[in-house]
Amino acid sequence: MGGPRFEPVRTVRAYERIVEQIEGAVEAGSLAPGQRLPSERELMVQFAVSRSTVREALRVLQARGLVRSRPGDPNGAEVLPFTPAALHKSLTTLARVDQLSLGELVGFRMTLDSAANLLAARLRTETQLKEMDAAIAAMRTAAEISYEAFSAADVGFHDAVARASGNKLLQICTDVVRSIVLNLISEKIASAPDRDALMSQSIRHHEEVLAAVRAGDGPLAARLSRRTMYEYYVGYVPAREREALRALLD
Amino acid sequence: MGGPRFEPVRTVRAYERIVEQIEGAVEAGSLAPGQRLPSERELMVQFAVSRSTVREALRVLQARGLVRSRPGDPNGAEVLPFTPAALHKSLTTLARVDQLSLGELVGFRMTLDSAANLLAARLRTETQLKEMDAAIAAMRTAAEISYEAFSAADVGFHDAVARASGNKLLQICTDVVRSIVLNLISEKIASAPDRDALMSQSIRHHEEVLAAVRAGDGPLAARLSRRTMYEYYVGYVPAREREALRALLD
DNA sequence: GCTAGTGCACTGGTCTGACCAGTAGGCTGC
DNA sequence: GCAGCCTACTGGTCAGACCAGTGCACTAGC
Repeated sequence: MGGPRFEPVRTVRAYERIVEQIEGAVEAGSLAPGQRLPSERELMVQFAVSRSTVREALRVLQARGLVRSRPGDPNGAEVLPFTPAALHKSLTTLARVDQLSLGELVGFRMTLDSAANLLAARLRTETQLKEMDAAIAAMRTAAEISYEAFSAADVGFHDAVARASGNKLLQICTDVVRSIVLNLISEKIASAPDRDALMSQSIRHHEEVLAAVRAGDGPLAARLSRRTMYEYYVGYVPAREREALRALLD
Repeated sequence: MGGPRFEPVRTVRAYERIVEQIEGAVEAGSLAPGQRLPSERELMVQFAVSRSTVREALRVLQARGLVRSRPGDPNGAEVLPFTPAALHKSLTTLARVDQLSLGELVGFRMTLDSAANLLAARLRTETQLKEMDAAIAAMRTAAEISYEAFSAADVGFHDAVARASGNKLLQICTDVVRSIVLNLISEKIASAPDRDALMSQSIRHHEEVLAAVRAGDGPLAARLSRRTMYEYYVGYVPAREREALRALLD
């Protein structure tokens, strides 16, 4: 029975093959950030396709954040150092299209931030502690100026903690999710009547978190950071979603 | 003083404007999943551009996972329900290009899975508990067959927990990160000499986690799930990264 | 000799028009 | 009534063209 076993062939579009090749070269490191691709006209010779096909491939690579092209540039497209821009884009789309609720986003942020604090308490260096000190000091002065300045300084603190966690993935994801959350509700907070009280309470909470990180007490830092974030955002989360956030608290 | 204040104009490429318009329509919901876009030739009339421009825009939208086109389809491109495929792609690229270590990935997974268990213990329904029961039963029978079957059943359990957490973002991210981790080391585990012991130990641990979820003890379920994952993967994580994982344990 | 300005050669962005291989659905012949 | 063909579409690809930018070599003026 049975002659040769044939497999279904998947028709692969020409531009996809080009994307694969260039993407592979970037991931393998043979095409390092800062290097230039050949020009589109050169690529169409190398790949033996038309310029439209080359361009469609470049569009895909650009959408993935791997390359950038600039009109008039005598060199070809530039290979970019990886940035989470594509990650950010797809998460933002997810949040909008799939209608992620604020509760889900805040809950996720509490989880990530808490883990970052847990790790940072164990792994932080003296330099990183100084950065966190500086960030809280910046929050204190910024609170006198505007909510926007305060928010920026607050970001600085959380980012310092995330860096100190030593986990790049954690750092990138906290960054992405944070900016989505801030985008969603920054204007609400900015116009909140109890804004000043919220800010000064937040500063006190951050100081407690930092003290726990400095003391090397990871579980405490993690618990305090969750509480800090909960109290800062809970007023903007619909009541029916608050139970899930409270479940994360301790 | 004086004179009108001019703003720098950013040149916007035609295809980007098209992407923005279509993307906006999808995010606003006026273009629902399953609906069809007009054909490329129709779009070039509506947008008053050439077909190349339309196609480049469609390539970007396709790379972002918003639409899909099929040659020969008498309808135009199909608007897709959002899938985390784009998220997956960018995270995979991040892992490869930015050289995320296995330790970072496992640590991240421990964090997410732990949070999912914490929430699931509080929010799970009876139906969801039954799904978890079934998943563990499947793990037990699959362990007799092959590692691949076991791994698939294991995924089923974690996915059931993530669903029960009620946090879609958590669910999607656990899914994405898990598949990256499995991609990295599944063949190592499959050929591990103590594979059978690892599987049966893993089953026992999963049963303990499920018991805690059933009892509604979130913190316990979270702690046990972290430990389960730690013990399952620690053998494959370089020694210098293990400290960070241990810091997550309790 | 050195600098400021001018071309030029090249880039990417866009357009036009064409061909091909698929697909779906209507039409025809049985 | 149904099987099979035909046609009018689709997306994928190609070829060639034009334009507005950019960087660099060259040149004219100091």
